[in-house]
Amino acid sequence: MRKPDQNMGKDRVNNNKIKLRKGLWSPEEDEKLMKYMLTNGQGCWSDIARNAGLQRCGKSCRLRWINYLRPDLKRGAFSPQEEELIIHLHSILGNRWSQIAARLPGRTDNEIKNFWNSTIKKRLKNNTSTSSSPNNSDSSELRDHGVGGIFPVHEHDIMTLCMDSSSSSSTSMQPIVTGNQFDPFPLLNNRYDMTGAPCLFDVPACLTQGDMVQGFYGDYGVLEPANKIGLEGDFSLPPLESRSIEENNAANGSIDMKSNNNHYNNTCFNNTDQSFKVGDMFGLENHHWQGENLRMGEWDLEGLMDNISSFPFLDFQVE
DNA sequence: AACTCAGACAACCGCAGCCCT
DNA sequence: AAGGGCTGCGGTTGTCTGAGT
Repeated sequence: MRKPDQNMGKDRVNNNKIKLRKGLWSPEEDEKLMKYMLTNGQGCWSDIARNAGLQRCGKSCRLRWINYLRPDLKRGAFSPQEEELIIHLHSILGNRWSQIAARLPGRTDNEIKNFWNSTIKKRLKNNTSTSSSPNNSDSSELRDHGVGGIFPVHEHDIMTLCMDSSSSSSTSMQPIVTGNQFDPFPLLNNRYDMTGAPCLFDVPACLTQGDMVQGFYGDYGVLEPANKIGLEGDFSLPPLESRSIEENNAANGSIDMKSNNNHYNNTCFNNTDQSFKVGDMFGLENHHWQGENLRMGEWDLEGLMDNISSFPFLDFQVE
């Protein structure tokens, strides 16, 4: 694990203006942000940075929270199933990492992006260098191969993978609450080994583990204040889009941009002949889905149909 | 043990979109 | 309509780690 910046608290400029810190986050900063988020919930990030006593810009706090501190993050290596799903989603969505991440619970867009650029891209390149024409672009390579090219499609694997927090064999998404100490990363207690600082944060007394796990789920860890976290999980999943929301909106005029952008509505796919709930599809029958129905017309059907032969989620539609 | 280097990952930067005034 | 603030996203860079020599 990296050493955090040792200049913590030392960089204040002469004119009494606090110089915003950059670079790696220290355990102390993490703890401040975590504590603040747990007790106050998500709000204006610049306010959070200020009120939490952090010499960071709001943007940096947001990034840290989303990519590292969110308790619902699934840490550790990507499973083969996750790899398959990423490759497949990328073949449909392209570099829309946030949309891909929205379909891999516990994973962040940054994490997926890094994984793609460092691992999958290379693997695909090696694979295609022996089997395809050299002028294939990344996306065309992927479209050609899809999940079924480099990786065989195992529908069951992908179906069970989606929204299944237990799918990772190496990590657990669930934070551990011991007494009034909260460890968001139960398997990473030693990640501050270099400094010896433990990664345990005080938990507001009103929070139970169940509250936290359910309350933290949602769009990029959108967090309600502790006193607002209810018992119903707020699972969110945006509709698959192979073109922009604006284009979809222009095509049918039926998408609520605000709700789509800020709090992805939970989705029921209502085909004319067949309908199913995402919750059912992903085995989430125990959770409360409260989203609007999404009509098939709101999908980019052309784009989807172009890829549908390799899209296991929608096999039922073409058979 | 020391050095190099590639891989992995965390964080920053710039831009676009939205909202509010 | 214009401008500023904020958020979110994707691309890129910087830094640490571990394997290889």
